[in-house]
Amino acid sequence: MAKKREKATKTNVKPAELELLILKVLWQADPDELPIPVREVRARLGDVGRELAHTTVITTLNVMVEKGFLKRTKHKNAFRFVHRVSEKDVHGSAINEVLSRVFDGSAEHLMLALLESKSVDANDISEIKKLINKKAKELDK
Amino acid sequence: MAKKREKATKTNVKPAELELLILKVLWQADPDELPIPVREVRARLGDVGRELAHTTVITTLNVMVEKGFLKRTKHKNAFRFVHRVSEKDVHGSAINEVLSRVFDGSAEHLMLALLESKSVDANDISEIKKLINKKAKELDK
DNA sequence: AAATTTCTTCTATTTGGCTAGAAGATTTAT
DNA sequence: ATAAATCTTCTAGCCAAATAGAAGAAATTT
Repeated sequence: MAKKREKATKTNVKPAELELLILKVLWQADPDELPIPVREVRARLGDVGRELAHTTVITTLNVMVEKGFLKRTKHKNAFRFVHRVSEKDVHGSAINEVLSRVFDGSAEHLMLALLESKSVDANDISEIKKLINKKAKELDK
Repeated sequence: MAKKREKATKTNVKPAELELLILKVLWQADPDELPIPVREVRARLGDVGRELAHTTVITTLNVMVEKGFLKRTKHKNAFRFVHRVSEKDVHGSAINEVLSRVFDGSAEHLMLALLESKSVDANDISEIKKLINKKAKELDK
């Protein structure tokens, strides 16, 4: 029997700024429903402060297809777009990128910076503590 | 008596790729010595795989002065450059940037991604554990 | 002092990302 | 069936980053 494989996690998924916003919109869409139309993508970008021309959105969506971030399918007359990379892929790529690029691979230095960040409060710290203890336990056994 | 102030940490210091490499070179220089000459900066960039024309280095150094990342002083005939932003500034900016841009401000999600990174091993985890426990203790008292 | 080396400033090219209009096709509404 | 709305593709402009050459000024060497 073939070994059960995890879905491969893509490293090196580095969407540009607008592309990332678009991915965030598409990740939210219910995978059991029809993909949302481009108008809808545009509307949701508007909701987060990016008011763009319709063609701008289409252009970017097509670029993202070329880059392998999305796939495109026709519904009736129009194309719709669905993500092909997961949030996890992007998170992983982003962390590895900043880790090697800025922190020269030192997870400890990255942690220090995180712990000192103004935007991390006592509550975050205690949550992080739980995470790390859990992870340490997993590795232990 | 005036309150003793920490040196202000600059947020929002986002050097481009080459600029970051240059900062790394300059951070290494001994602050008690004369700043290293541009030739030297260029040579050290070469050491880390960036073989650039001399003018390219100068151009970039000047851009960095305009951006406030460096200051420039004349020694004999030539200019030399010294960093004006610290490693800590850049680390902090980088972490805050990726935190808000990619992880929507969630330090927990960032941590999860870090803990799953291939480039973080058991040893890193135990170091991180120490850091977080220390930090938690500090906040507690 | 003439030639060479060293530095600086300016200009220019290339690439990637963001933006959006024009033009043409197709569908829908009147 | 004509007009209006909707979608797509192509083209294009602008900006930042990276790169480096040309030309001129200043110092050094022979």
